[in-house]
Amino acid sequence: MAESLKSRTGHKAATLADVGREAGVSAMAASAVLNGARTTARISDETRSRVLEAAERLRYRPDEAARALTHRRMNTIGVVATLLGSEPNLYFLEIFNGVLRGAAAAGQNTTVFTLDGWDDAAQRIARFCDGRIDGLILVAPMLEDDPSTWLPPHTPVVSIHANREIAGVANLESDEEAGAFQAVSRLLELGHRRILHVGGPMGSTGADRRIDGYMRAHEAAGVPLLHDPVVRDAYTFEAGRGAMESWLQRHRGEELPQAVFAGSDAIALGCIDALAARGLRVPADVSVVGFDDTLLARTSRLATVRQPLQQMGRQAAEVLLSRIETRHENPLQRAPRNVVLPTELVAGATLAAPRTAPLAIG
Amino acid sequence: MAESLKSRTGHKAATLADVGREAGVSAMAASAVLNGARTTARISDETRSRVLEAAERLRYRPDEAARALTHRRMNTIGVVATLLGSEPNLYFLEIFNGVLRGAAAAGQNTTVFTLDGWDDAAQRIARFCDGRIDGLILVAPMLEDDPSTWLPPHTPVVSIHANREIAGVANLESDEEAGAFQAVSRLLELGHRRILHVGGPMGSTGADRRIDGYMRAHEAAGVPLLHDPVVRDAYTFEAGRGAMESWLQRHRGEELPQAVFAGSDAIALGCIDALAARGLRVPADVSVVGFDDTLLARTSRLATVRQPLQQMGRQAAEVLLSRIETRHENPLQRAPRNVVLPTELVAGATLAAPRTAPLAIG
DNA sequence: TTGAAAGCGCTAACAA
DNA sequence: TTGTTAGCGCTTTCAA
Repeated sequence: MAESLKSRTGHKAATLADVGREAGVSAMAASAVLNGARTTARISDETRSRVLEAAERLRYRPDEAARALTHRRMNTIGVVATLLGSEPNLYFLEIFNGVLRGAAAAGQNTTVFTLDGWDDAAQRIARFCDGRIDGLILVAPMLEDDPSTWLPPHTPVVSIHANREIAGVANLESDEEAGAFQAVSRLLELGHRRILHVGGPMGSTGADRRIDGYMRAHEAAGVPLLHDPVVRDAYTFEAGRGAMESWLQRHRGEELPQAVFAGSDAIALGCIDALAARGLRVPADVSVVGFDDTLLARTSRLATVRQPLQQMGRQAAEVLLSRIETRHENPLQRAPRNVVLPTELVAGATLAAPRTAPLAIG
Repeated sequence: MAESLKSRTGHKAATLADVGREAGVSAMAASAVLNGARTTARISDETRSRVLEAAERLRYRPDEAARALTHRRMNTIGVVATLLGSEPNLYFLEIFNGVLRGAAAAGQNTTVFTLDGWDDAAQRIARFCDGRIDGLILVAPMLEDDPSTWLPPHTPVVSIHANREIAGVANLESDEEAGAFQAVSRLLELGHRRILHVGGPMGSTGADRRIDGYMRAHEAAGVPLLHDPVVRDAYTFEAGRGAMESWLQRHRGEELPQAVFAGSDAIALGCIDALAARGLRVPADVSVVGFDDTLLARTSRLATVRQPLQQMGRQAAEVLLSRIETRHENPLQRAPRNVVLPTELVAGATLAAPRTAPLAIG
């Protein structure tokens, strides 16, 4: 073990020159043998086997930084996301999962840039991007100002759920309005008439669109909105619980909503928790529908609106990689492209017909 | 917008030489002004401001690959994990979250290497590591063979929950046996006598240790084990559901277990789902305790054993970074170090005293 | 205070 | 078939 430890901690890695010397040939011959599919040079079997042997003996590994420098290609894509608070963000995770798979399928690596908010994005991204990644995926549902001033120039970029249009950047999103419309329409079909929406934060276009769908479903069904129909806060469990509880307090003595349409799965579970704390049962007393179809929904049999997050991540990686391949061609060919993926309602165990006898808020 | 699009897609980024030329000074003067805290050279204010201005005008960004080549430092750490199936792995996510934070706090980036299994690890890791990352974190709860043959030499490595000892690698783990002991002891204190364990897969040291704790708690309390006390499968929701259901089928007509101690939170939720499908209530009919304290536990008020996963990730990054700093010093100073972090039982809503009247399995 | 030169490890083009 | 040369962009001597 001391032996093995030592071999793993020696100071210097072998270079191509070392391998060449060991094999008694030039560094470039070694390069051609070990890394070069690209070169036209033919190498004799004699030389080839000596190089291979020397490389093995020296445990040669190509230095990827050096290769990147000459190839102008790092074989790595970057993903930028905000990581707020200490709670893991499943929305991001699902997307990230897809990006990883898409990148891995093309033999590419993925590096992550996390931001505490978009304020320091300009500096941090700029400092870490150039030359280190070949392209960037922006998971940007909360992006406020135009990033085109600080995005690394000369770097292909694809965004997911961008909150705004970004010059020269392809965007992937899902049809959130339609998903919300579908979910709320289903609730209305089941007979619900008092449907509360506990949505995502101000400044999120996605949250706005879910509200739009919620409204449109009511209009289409000719059902008037509940009084004080929409409350908004962060996309988290805690925020959902807090929002639900304070809505109930605010409307004490009134009739209980028959259903809750939540802006995310985490919010939905928070709402369920707040209801349970008051002894209310889901779906017997109140139906609940979430949004996103993250792992959370699947492990709690939550009815939800599925966005194909993993697929979006994978597709973002694919679009990005194709842009990286063609980056030296005419920029006009890759004008902003906007891909909208479908959403769908996923049945769960939190959906039922409304109670026959309405409940009052205690 | 066409303007901005164009500026983001020009073919070549400005180099230091360009900046120097634009400012009428040498490239190295530009380097000293823009990147050099290291150099002793003094630059006149005149030159400095001209360089700064030129850099601004040309939107100069240092090429990190080139810097890495000269500095022998990429400012990036790698994280290796297996990503089995399509389901996101919250265990990994929590750790990863911590790693990201630890790395970000030190101004470092993180790149992810995912493997479909440890079989292709040797090749993939080797191909992607050298020169591209400064150190590696191995999240290796399922690692089977000795990786020291394929680990990149000259690269500092830290493992988390390594399934085996790895030469020259510091390992972080948590006291899983004690956590399991604590959880099962608590169930016994509550009066439970028939406690089933639905554990993690064969080949996982962590799963073994949880079983050890489960056994020891029974011994310490002088309570005999249930008949057919332990079933094992993957750490997932589906596996938990399946294992629970088939155990129940196998023991049809016998007395229902009073409690289930699960090998992970996902398994626990799967068990709850299988119980619910038979109309059994948690915790009224059966108590359930999970393991890990992932997001899943927190959003479902599952009683669980908390492992400080995020902290482990963060600490792994810190240990790794300190090893990277000292990598050129005497290797003996950084002999394998093993850090064991404490676990603790987290109360939830799935724990109660056993029923007074036992139930039979239907 | 500044510039010229050499080199990090690898590779593409050209000569031998 | 092989070796030489030059250069990717940046930094670090060392000399001016």
